[in-house]
Amino acid sequence: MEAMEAIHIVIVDDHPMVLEGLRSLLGDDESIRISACFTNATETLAYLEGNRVDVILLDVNLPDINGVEMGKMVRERHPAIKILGLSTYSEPSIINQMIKNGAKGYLLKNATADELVNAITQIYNGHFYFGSEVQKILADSVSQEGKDTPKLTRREKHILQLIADGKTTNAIAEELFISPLTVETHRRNLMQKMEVSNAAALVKVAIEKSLLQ
Amino acid sequence: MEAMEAIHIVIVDDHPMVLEGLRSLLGDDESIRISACFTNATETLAYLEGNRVDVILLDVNLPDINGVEMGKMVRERHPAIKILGLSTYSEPSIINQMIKNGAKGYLLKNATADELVNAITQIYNGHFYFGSEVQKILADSVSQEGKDTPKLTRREKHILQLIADGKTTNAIAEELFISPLTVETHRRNLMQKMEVSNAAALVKVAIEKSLLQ
DNA sequence: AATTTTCTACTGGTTTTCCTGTATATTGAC
DNA sequence: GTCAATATACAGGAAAACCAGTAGAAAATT
Repeated sequence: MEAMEAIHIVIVDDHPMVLEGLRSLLGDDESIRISACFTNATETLAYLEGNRVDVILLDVNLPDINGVEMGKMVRERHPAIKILGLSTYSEPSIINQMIKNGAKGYLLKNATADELVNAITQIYNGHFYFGSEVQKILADSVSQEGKDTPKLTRREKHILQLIADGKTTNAIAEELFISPLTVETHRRNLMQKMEVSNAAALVKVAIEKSLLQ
Repeated sequence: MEAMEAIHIVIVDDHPMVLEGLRSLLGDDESIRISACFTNATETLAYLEGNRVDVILLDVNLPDINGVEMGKMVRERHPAIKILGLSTYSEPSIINQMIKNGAKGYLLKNATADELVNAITQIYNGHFYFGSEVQKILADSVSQEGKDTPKLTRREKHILQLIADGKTTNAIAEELFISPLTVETHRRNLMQKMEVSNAAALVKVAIEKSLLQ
């Protein structure tokens, strides 16, 4: 471990105090070298062109480009660079997106210094790393999603949206150039799938399961 | 400025990296002395009993007690201590609550070191301090709130909730021991106030304006 | 105490939704 | 090409929601 070359990392986060915190937390560790810090995506991408970088600590909330998009771009241009996602409060959907787009790990910002070093080392060596809380969040979301979020067809989602907009069956039928009777069938199927008995409740649970807006 | 005694501050935040960041950002400044750091409310309150503290940097998201509640408690027990609220992304309602409960200032976590020192000094001297972004958020929320969020009466809110639960007019009437005709009147008034023409749309806009859940 | 707001309730309608059951064309997956 | 899933469509009827206008009683505010 002594002779090992340091891992070159770049930190991207628009909060100066988090940046400073990471610098401080990682400062003691010999095996990690903070090459650069940025508060936006554009500058970071520019830096990546001409410098050695092993791992990026990437905040999800950036001022210019969405963290998820940023991750995708990094993976396309520099497949060798490992991405460690970072955020404060984490909706499962965002974490999932980050992973899909190539993030090798994910940490909440309440991570300790140990976790941080551990995560960086692990993903540098080609492994995945997810903080214990993140794992819990992902597990919950997986077990929930399958259970109580029924799959809606494209048409159903569309009609659901129109119902939520306050359109009547007839108005929807006109808009979609189909029979009102067809719209009613969809409506019925929607309520059956979502286990409710009228449009008001339908809209509520749809928003809860983030199928709307 | 040279002979001035340092301001004693305490930092409360459950993110170690933010804590470290604040330590680092404030470390250079002679006029501010970080007396202690905590990651939860309970320990902080205990510490306040026996130590001099001028200013508290208080995160809104704490593991044990809500930041707003925490602020209230601090003000009750130690009215002399100034509170500077801190958070990443800030809904206007939370900032408003913090101010109501006695916070003298509010900063987003993307504040710079300068802003930070400035804020602490200002509120220590009895002034208010709000970061420019916070001011913008508050201004927006004030100008918006009056405009498009109609005031609902207690009864209307209650019935709105029951409608969103999928209950019919008759069911609601039974539950509240009133005539179905009365419920219908409320229903109509709700739709009129929210400028929609059926219950589905009513539920959607109610959730959008966070009058539900 | 006076005034405004909110809650209550009604009449008499029209429109829309919801229920049950059935059935064919179309699309997508294998 | 076959099979399953999806989108389409209908009938007939019951239930619920929506519309327009009115108005007295109870609270809350001033």
